Amino acid sequence: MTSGRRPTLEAVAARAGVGRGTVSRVINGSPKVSPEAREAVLRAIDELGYVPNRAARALVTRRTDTVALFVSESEERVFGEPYFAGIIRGISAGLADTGLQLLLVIAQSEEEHARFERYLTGQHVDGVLLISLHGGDPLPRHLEENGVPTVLGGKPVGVVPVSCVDADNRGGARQAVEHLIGLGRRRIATIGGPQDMQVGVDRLDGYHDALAAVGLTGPVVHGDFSEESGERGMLELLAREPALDAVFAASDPMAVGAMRVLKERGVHIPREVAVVGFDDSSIARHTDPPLTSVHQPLEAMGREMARLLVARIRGEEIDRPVVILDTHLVARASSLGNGRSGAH
Amino acid sequence: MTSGRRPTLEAVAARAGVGRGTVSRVINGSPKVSPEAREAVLRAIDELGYVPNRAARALVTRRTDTVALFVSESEERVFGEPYFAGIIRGISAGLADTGLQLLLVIAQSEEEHARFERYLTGQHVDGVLLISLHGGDPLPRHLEENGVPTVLGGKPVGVVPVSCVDADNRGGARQAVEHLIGLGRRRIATIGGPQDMQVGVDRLDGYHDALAAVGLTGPVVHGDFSEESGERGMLELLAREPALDAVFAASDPMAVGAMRVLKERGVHIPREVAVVGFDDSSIARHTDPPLTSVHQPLEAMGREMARLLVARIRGEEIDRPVVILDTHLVARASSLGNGRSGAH
DNA sequence: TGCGGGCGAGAGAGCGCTCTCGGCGCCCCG
DNA sequence: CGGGGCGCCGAGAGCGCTCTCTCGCCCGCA
Repeated sequence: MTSGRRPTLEAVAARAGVGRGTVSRVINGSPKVSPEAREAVLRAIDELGYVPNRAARALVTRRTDTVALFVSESEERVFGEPYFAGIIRGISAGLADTGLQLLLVIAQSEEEHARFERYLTGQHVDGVLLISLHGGDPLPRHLEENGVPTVLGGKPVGVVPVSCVDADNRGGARQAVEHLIGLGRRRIATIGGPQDMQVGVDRLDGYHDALAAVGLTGPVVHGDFSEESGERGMLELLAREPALDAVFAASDPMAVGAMRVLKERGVHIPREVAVVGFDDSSIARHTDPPLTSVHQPLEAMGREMARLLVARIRGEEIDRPVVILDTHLVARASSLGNGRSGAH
Repeated sequence: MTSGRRPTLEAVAARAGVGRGTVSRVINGSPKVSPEAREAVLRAIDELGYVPNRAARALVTRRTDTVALFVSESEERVFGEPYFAGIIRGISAGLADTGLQLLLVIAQSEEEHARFERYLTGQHVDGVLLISLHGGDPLPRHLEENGVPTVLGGKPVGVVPVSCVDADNRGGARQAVEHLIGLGRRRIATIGGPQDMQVGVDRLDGYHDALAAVGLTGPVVHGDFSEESGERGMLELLAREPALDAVFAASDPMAVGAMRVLKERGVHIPREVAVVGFDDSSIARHTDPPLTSVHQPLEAMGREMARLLVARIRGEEIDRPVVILDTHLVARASSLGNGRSGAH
């Protein structure tokens, strides 16, 4: 099988009885090739099992046909739950017929982060996708300054990004709280996410939006999206406002933590306190009772990120640099009556 | 920032007042460089912010310093749950200081599968990691025949692989069933996985091992690892053997499906029927009751895959081509008494 | 003082591709 | 029948690196 070395463009040219240039044109789909020549070249390629050498091509074109998905992993939560898998799958689908390869870069430490920053700015990839950025990370700015197109997954705090895809966190939170209001709840608390992350801010804003619309307010505590912080938050809320009748948690794990505390206290869910989470992670369907949660279109987000990046790499005009995709509420028994869980 | 073009080796050589060869030697850690020259080169590299061009290097060395993680995605389940994330994270960690980059290849269709096979055999990567292979997929054989080192995650059916990392599925299943036996259960059924996958076969073997050791047998049905198939399997088991007192499901989702059926029938878990799953996925902690399950060391498996592949790429002798990592049971309330859930 | 050995450095070739350019034929129009 | 274009093609250069080979220098030994 491995006949010494792989066939080169030269070998294909020789076999097809044409010059290298012609073979190159055929491969790159140039129209300036006669049908006969094209035919001969294609046959030769097929017979030899020729596959172009990417390195050689990259060397001269200064394009690598590779984009990196950069995940900063100091934050454990990223990898948990469907978030990561869903996004990746969308990205992969969005890249599928573009000829671009996906390089997965996971920076597990601070130095690795720095090392990869160097790597990414050093002509090794045509573009970068960033997810789960820490607040104020200068990486996207550095990349853009070095001419590397970058698309963010999730809005960064403060700065307006060149291009970014996010779920409608604010709208989703609003929906969640409106849902609770619609069920007759009036003392609605929230366990918010970290306020140094835009996603935490947005979900809290949505909560306030919905309450303000009907002239309500409610107690607010903050967690870090983890189950433990949900427990702590719930304890604090119960201490502060024993009469609350609903809790909106800015993440599913926090909602799970909150539910645990409520159950331990003998508080019935949803009769006494309704609970809503955010993310519609796989655990939401399996808690007791099943957790009402806000669903994000992860795969679509990934696909959209890929689409934006490809457009930018190709130098096309970007219509909207920031894309916000709709979220929707999945109502389950943790907020609905004791009965069947509905969906959508 | 982007001053026209990135500095080349030539530029570094000029600035350091040496020849290209010397710079190359410094970069590649050759000992045949005088301290002064090395010093000068390093300073020049630093001042210019030089980053070697991988494509140029790959062209001449015929190594790409890239390995691919190939995931065949016809099988939905791969991406779900922690399996994928855990493995990836281990692989990434195992690759971290090898200088190798990780290319993520997700084949979502049959043609993509074929296309990537061509790509991977075509000198674009130094090695390939394969997870979740379909029974009898010829890909690993083709890769090895083309001189591409390949490491499998999970044993393939039939053939003996060159190198492969797997969890001790058989031992884990045995532990699970022994656990049930130890709790006094005697009519232990199983919902097995698909028998065209080695993992399904192994878990079923482990089940039989444990029962045979105490002279028991039990009813067996088969599912496809999905929740629905777990429901179907449970219904069939109940019809066949109404008096059973324990079920070992070969996957967590199947266990969840089984528990749902039992609850609907008003069967108490674990008093009347104990349930054990496999994978210790995140849902296991959140079901009602929490699910006893067999834990696999996903991150260690990923790291081991990376280690094996790197060794093979470097041409080192492989001690054990097939690595089986231990699993352990995490006992929770679905098998233990009604009380607290233990661990480990 | 002369010479050989060894170590460090530089020049040159070439990896496989793309891209530019000049040329060769052919067609069309004058 | 001749000339100008146009369509297609091949030759050549060169992308940035590694690697080999040769050369020069310094040191030690006779």
